[in-house]
Amino acid sequence: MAQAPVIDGRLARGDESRRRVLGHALDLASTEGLDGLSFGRLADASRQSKSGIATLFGSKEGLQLAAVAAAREVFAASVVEPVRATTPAGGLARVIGLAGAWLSYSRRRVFSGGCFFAATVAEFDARPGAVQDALRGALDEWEGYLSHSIRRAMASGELPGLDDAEQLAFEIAGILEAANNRSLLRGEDAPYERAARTLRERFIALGASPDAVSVLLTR
Amino acid sequence: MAQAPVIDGRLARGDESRRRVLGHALDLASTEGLDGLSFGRLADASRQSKSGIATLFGSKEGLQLAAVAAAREVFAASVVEPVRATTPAGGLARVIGLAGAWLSYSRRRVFSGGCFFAATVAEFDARPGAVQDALRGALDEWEGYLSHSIRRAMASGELPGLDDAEQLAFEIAGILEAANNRSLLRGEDAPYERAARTLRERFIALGASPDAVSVLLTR
DNA sequence: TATCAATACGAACGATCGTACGTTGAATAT
DNA sequence: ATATTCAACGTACGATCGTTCGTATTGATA
Repeated sequence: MAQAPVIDGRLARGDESRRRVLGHALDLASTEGLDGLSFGRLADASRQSKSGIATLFGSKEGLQLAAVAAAREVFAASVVEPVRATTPAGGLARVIGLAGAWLSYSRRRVFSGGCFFAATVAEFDARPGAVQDALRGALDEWEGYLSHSIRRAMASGELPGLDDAEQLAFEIAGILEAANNRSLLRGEDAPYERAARTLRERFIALGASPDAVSVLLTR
Repeated sequence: MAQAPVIDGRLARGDESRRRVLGHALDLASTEGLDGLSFGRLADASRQSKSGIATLFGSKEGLQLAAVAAAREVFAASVVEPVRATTPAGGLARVIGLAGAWLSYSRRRVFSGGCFFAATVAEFDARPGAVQDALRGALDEWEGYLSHSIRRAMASGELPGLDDAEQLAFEIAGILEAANNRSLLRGEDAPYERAARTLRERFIALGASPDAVSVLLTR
């Protein structure tokens, strides 16, 4: 099962190059969209030849798919994993932690153009294809995990006022994205506090304790 | 004050051409984005020469700004004006009507790529310039009208549980956009019912009567 | 050693892009 | 009647795009 401990030096070099190029690609795509990505611009940004980058990713769609996969990892490392490490499984604290971590992720501009997926999903909303499928997969994973966490919190009796986990997940995701969009468009911080207030009051209405929702304020 | 009744035939012809080209431009932009607009593609779609279209709009940015202005009119005619015509000013019915009309506007695919502004605002979120300014202006107008309607409903005592009109406007707009995005990405109708349920329960929690919110269900 | 595979490059391709120029024809103004 | 204005066109420009090809280089394999 274990891979050979000795790694092919050529593949390792290629992976390193891909990683480096994708670093530029993620910021570029979050501000200009996945269509704004081009081999030429990435070549300028990463001090590598245009054809070298084309070789690494095969095609433009290959580059876009690699960017989506890389963004997925950044998102997981920035939002999901920290919450998994600091909150108990099966509790409401995890749900609230996820919402708070998402706000922080957007607010800190982990991607310079705000949430990578908010930008790119809107771009490929109405364009079927492999890229759309990958984006939908990423969104399904995130909302699925959110729904799952809500369901477990319901099972432990921490959300007595709720009867539909997906419904709450829909509401949370919508409010989070609204904060991201408005903060970007207006260059303000206020939307994050609006979102935090909305979610705080919603959680409290569903039976959460006031101090449990305080984490939504943190940056 | 009145314009001369005799209209310049040349200008009239140009306006007619602009109108016709913009018809194609709006659908194109709602699916492919304002960057996806190009003189060449519009020329193919509208049976007109590329340079003729370039003359009509001056530059690509001019075309994009004209598209935003045209979309604004379509939005006003599809959402705001019908509600103004059928609901009393100053009442909660107008607020609920606006939300319901927005859901219908997105659901009916007045623009083939869903809400024009949801698509293009995400595209120009992180790109300052005249186009972003125009989009922000359109969004300000919509949310301003929504907030204003909420404020008047509050003043008439129909939302006893609410203390901040902008807060509710933020929530409503976020839920509406979430429904639009998810319906487009998944090709489903369900998100609209989720949004309607969310808003219905929210309005009722704020003191609205159950049958006042039933309009959110209509298509 | 020789063979193969993968990265990386330069160069070139056809296509499309945004823009500019000059011209034509029709409508208006003088 | 002449001049002017504007829509509309054909053409051409430089730039950028995605992709392909041939080649050199490096590392793994036989």
